[in-house]
Amino acid sequence: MHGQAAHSGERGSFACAAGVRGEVALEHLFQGSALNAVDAKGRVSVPAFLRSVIERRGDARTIVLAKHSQFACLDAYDPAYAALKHAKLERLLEKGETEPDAELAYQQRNLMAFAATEETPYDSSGRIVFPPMMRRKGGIEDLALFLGTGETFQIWNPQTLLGDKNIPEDLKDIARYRLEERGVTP
Amino acid sequence: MHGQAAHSGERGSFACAAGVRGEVALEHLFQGSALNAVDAKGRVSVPAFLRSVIERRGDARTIVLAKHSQFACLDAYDPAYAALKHAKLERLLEKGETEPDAELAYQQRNLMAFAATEETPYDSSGRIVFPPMMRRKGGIEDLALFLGTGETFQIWNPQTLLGDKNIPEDLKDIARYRLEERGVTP
DNA sequence: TCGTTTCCCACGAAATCCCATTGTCACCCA
DNA sequence: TGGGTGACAATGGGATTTCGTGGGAAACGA
Repeated sequence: MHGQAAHSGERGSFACAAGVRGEVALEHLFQGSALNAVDAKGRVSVPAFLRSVIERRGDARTIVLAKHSQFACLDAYDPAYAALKHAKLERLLEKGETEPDAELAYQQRNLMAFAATEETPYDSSGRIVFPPMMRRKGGIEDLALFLGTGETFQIWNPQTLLGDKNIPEDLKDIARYRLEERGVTP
Repeated sequence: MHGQAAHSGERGSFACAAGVRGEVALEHLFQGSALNAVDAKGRVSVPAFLRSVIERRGDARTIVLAKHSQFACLDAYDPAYAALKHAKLERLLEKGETEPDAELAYQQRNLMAFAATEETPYDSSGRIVFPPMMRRKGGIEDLALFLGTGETFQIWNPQTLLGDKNIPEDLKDIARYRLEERGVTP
């Protein structure tokens, strides 16, 4: 258990390669993987190394959950990132404005980005209670696989990930390792 | 013993071949080699001459580990370099977004760059504890061979390197020298 | 009152910190 | 020139804290 929570450490404040055309830069990125249990009450520990990033980005002890736009998993991030995401959408709109469906696409994305999300706080021990709707959308059962992806992190049902054709084999190896580490081989 | 901490020295601060079209440049490069022991707890000293590069690139005392894409070894770098990598991906996405598979390719790369890596801090004496997953992926046992490769550095099981057909003989000589230096000849 | 949800405490394993030791090298000063 | 000596790198072992997790008590809404 405990994945590799430890390695996260508390420091790691590194300068970010920023300055991409006025974009807000993220100084701290989500990285690493862990497999945690979902208990009978629907509680899960958010891995400590992810929490440390959240708390460095802002002072919230909260995560935002959304269905991932492409994968059968959940996308998660901190509240501060939500604002950033909004700015990104704006920029996308400006870029593709010439295209006919641009406005519609923008509205749709905006809905997805904000209406279709749930914000959940984690307690002093770092656990959230999984909102039932999100839990279902992510197909999460009794194990939650956390994957850092830089700006955000993903939460998977490990079995779903293993069955996804679009996931690189090297990444599946990691999922298998985490399962094995926990004694779930079948 | 203590390898050759010395040869590496503390210098090596040279200007980097920078200025690749607005890209963030790395001012300090990893170079040199060392062979260190992995103890029973899985701890290894990161050679001081590599740490000094890490700390000049940013203020982190942390290394990022990943499986090397081609060799049977680990690839390692500092968090600042990871951020740089991320910025590159972002830029690629915005540029080639018109293509249909661009988004998927982006997601896959991001997963590999962040989920398939582990960040581990080194303590005041310069040691990391090898994350078990990475240790296995790199086939690292009780000796770790560090090789600087400029932007990043590699960590090998010396025996694996000696058995790799794609490694130049001159480099194997270095590995042999480090082993001999340490009294491991068989 | 009953069923949830939220909070709090407890435990075991594992990771992190701290101190101690030793060999090398660099430097200094006779 | 050469021996001493101080600093630093690499390594070993023990002590302490943190993390993930389970269970129960208290608060809340219906």
